[in-house]
Amino acid sequence: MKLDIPAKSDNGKVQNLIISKIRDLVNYKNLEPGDKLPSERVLAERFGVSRRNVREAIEKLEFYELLKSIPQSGTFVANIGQVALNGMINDILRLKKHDFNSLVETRVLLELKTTELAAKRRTAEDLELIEEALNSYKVKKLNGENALEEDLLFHLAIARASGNSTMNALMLQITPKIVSVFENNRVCDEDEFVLELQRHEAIFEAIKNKNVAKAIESMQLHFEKLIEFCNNFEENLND
Amino acid sequence: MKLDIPAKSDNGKVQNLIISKIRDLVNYKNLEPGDKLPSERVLAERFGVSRRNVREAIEKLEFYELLKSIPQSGTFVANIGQVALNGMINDILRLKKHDFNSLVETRVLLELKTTELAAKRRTAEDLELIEEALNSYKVKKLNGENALEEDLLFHLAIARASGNSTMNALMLQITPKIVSVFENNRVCDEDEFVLELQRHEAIFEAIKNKNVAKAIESMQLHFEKLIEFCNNFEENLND
DNA sequence: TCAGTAAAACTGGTGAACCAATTTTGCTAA
DNA sequence: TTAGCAAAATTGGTTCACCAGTTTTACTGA
Repeated sequence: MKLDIPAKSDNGKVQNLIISKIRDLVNYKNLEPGDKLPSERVLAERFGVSRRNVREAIEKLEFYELLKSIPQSGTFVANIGQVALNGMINDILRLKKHDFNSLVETRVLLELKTTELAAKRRTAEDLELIEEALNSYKVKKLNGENALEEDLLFHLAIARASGNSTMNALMLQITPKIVSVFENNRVCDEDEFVLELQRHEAIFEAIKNKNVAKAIESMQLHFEKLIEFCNNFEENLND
Repeated sequence: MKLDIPAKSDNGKVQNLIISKIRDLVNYKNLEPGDKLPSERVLAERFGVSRRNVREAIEKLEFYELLKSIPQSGTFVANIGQVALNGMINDILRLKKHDFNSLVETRVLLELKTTELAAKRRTAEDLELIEEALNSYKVKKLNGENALEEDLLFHLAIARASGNSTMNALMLQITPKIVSVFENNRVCDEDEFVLELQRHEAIFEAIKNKNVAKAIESMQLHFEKLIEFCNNFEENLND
């Protein structure tokens, strides 16, 4: 079953077109924070698109907190000025698909921080959950099975323990995108699997002992292999 | 016009309920990567909810790349195993609203990195755009006006110049959430506005000269005021 | 028995009609 | 002239039926 089909054809295109038209409207009408946009029906007719497309465009801008829809009332410009709104919409329209290097670079950055914060702030309950995840990982590894998923959950447990809801959320966004690449390019670490195990345990111990420096150091060691893999991966890309 | 009304009432609740039911279904049916979920209509009937709610739940899981909908074919489990999928869905359901401290902490982390990367990688075009943003900021400031929005765009221009599409995207997600707090608690820096201006210029100069260390240092200085403000903000919260 | 194929059933996506709540309008009465 | 208020219009949200492909089914003919 192929899952990498683009799908949704040009839906993204028409949605972005509507977003840019909403931007133009905000500029033309000089809409400020709290001002009301025309109704979805009016926008749909004015832009010559279906109301559903308008709704989807608005929902996307709501995700970035640039607009706010209120049930039986209307859609409003959020608490952000015209200049910033303009610039942000342009940035959003310019956004391109995450490339693998960016993803890994971001993951390393985020995870070194969540590890540091987890070592500082973890509660007893956090620690229990991390240990659980570590044990699942160990069991799989010792059986000689692929423990990629358990590894992922171990890292997410640390992110949770960081006490930073934003980083936790961002980790959830980017990790699955990375995992799927790994699934496709199965990393074989049969020989050095003991080493990997030790590194996981070192991270856990450091967090347990609230040893911040040691936690960061251990996570850094753990990432070295990942970064090495990525460099090889980069070289193998021919497109 | 009040914009902080919860709205959508319990829509989030029913959506999360459906997500948890999809999780249970995947477990019960032992669905693996590439396996097909029942159709939206079937799920809607089985869960006793409308098809739209099912679609929204699926769309949310698609955002995290846990599911993949293919137009006239079906919805499939993405390239991730049952164990990871289970853990990730639980984490997603557990996600809570971003608190202000987490947002700022994350912004500082991300932006120190984008600044570093921008100093390393910025192209001539990137530099031009950053300078443009800086100039807009200067004009506003020198007129004694509030330049919060221009400041935001300056930082986003740096994020763009980092050459890291993921960090750029994440910055777009979190900055507006921070800005709205600042709009509400207007920071007055009338007296030290010259200092602020100098810091912005220092950041720009460092990126221009590809002086990585200086860029990071300048951005750190710039953040000191932000962090100070946040600490005060924290103290002023009484709820 | 089985390959070939055409039709029927099913799929996610889409547009029109409907809903409940809000907002505006315009009449009434003081 | 204006405050009060009810009816009508308008709003975002929701439901339902339909669309254009895909997938399965079932029949045909060798």
